[in-house]
Amino acid sequence: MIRRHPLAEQAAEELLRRIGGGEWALGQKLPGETTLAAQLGVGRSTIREAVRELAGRRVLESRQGAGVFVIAQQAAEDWDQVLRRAGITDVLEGRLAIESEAARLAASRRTPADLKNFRRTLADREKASATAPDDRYVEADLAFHRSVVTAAHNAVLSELFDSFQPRIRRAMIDMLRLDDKHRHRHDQAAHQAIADAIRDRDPELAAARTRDHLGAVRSSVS
Amino acid sequence: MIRRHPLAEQAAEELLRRIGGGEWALGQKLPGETTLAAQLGVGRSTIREAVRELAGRRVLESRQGAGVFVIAQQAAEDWDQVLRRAGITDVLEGRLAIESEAARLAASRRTPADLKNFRRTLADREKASATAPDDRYVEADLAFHRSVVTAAHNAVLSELFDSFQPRIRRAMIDMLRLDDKHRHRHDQAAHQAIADAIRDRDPELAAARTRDHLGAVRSSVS
DNA sequence: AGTTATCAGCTTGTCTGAGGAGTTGATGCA
DNA sequence: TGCATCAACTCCTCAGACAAGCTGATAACT
Repeated sequence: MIRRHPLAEQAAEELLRRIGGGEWALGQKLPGETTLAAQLGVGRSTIREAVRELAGRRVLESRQGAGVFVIAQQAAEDWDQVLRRAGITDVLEGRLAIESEAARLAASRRTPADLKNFRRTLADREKASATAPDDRYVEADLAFHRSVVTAAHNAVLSELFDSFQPRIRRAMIDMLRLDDKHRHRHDQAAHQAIADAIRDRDPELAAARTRDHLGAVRSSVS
Repeated sequence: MIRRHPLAEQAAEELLRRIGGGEWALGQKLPGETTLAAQLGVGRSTIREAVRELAGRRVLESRQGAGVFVIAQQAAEDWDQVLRRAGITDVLEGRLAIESEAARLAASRRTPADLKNFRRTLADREKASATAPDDRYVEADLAFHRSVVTAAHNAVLSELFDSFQPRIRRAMIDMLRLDDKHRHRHDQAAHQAIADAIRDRDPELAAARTRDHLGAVRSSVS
């Protein structure tokens, strides 16, 4: 018999299916190890490992002497996984949502240090865009966007942006190689959102950004 | 010897510490099970369960015949956990980011079914706000906001909103009991963001919303 | 020399049997 | 009724045995 996955993992998946199927309700106790082992036709230690895996995924919880209990109907879907599976358009729109609000907040909360950081990452980005766009430009651009989010001084938005970063980075690099037309559209949209958010709200920030904007236009024309 | 946690969990924590401490780099192989068991002074099956738990948390990956490998430097921080820990202001600003963008997109993407759903949840919400605000109002309000996000037809924003829901719900209920002044400010901000986003972009959607807005004002005055 | 086959020795995977430790509910007593 | 006791159940841990899979070195072949 050929198996691509270890028995323990298969058992974990099977348990997950049954839990999702409502065989055992939330908070309810599962049958004992020996019973489950007999039901699934595997050894006790295999069941134990399956349970331990689901415990790691916060679906089950085992209490010595009492039993194994369901603490979540299904595995909390990994947020990173959602991002990986989602279409790039959806992801970019999500990023836009975060950055727009972050830029708005940044305009009213930025400290002098934030402004300095903003200018620095902006200069790096401009330097990187002097040559043909490459991985270095992608990193510089991400760092610039991160500096805006940082200036918002909001932990949730920061975490959120960071969780988007890997996906965005990969997409940008891919688009770079394909010289995709979408890149400009989405990239411009993100930059425009930042510009819109800080215009009138923070002249100094806007002024710093405008210089960059001109630089971006210049490089896109060349 | 008194143990609050099973040995296997303790072993998992210890491994996690060592991984985080850089003892084994990303992608690198851990020592064999027997070696680890000797090092930590536990049985082999205990080590196996610890590894299995970390595999469930996507930190380790074991390949039969090859070894156990590090696939993440640390346990991916649970997104729900970030939200729980974050201040309510940060959370509400995050929600505002999501809903603003969602409303903008909804204005251009909503289907007739979305509009119908929008009107329905709006009516429910108004009905609930007729009396003194209670839990039912909170649910109705959340459902209304969800209908806006749904109409954006963006999986990332939808997932994001859902992940915010429990935290927002709890906060709203708490604020309800305290009759907190913040509630109005943030709530109005969220509703205003929706209004701003759809005004001029979707007259029909805006018209449906305006009726609700008047209702909200009326109830807040009474 | 370069390529392929084989294989020894690691690794993880699974099962079993034996106790240890904790929980729970029934039982019996005051 | 209230409480202590305890038996039966649960998970927890260990040890040993063998299966299954991978890897690198060696041998054989072209």
